[in-house]
Amino acid sequence: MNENNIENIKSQMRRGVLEYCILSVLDKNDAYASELIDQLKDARIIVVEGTLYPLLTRQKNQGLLTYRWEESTQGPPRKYYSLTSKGRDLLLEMDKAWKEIVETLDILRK
Amino acid sequence: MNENNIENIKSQMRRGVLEYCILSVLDKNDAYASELIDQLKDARIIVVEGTLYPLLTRQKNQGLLTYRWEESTQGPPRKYYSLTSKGRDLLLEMDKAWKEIVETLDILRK
DNA sequence: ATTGATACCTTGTACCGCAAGGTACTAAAA
DNA sequence: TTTTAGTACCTTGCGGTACAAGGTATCAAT
Repeated sequence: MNENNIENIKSQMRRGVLEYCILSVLDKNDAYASELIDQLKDARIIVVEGTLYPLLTRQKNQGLLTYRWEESTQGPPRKYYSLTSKGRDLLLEMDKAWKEIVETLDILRK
Repeated sequence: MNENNIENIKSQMRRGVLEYCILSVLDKNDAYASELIDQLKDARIIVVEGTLYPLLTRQKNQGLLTYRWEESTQGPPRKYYSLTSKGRDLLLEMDKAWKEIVETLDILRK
């Protein structure tokens, strides 16, 4: 129960930075959805498909991302997402916003 | 529009740590709702009444907070909230969770 | 032809933040 | 003594979003 509570807290915190995380990963390398999920999981950010797909679509519609189809040797084709310049710009803004929040919490918890 | 976008991002990030912020402020001093809003605003965390009241009630129902009524010389009585020991315990857990996320983003953005 | 693996996507539910509106108490002005 | 202003409490309705669950499609191997 307390365990559950803290898990809730964690996922709520993660939620707030999910978009930031996705753009960050894509800034390093283009990726398709399942790959993104794996890379985020490695970074201890849990995302499921039902969350990610609509989110990627939203970001694409905002002009932050584009995608291209690529054949795969082992299964259906993959939709590789990559950052647009608008996406890169927003990522820089996010860096600032994030820095500000980290500072704020440093002060609040001092 | 881009402005709007970054404001959205910021508030989404803040949202993820709202409960953490509230417990942090109450850890320093008991406070009533309007006072909490002011203190958070000073820390650049914007919260409105319609957000805060239900949130405080939720946290109280989870046993993280208690409150007491206190008369005021200039208006209606005030509901002062304070942390319970359960709330203090959770706050320590939140510290860990927060630290973890900050580290994660350091790595992701490196 | 069927199974398993991989990859895409949608639907329904539940939660939560926020704008807006509402109630109640106190003190001071009209 | 009614009204106004200030303070503080709380609720309602809307919209957005994460997530569980379920669905479709492709390829390779049995």
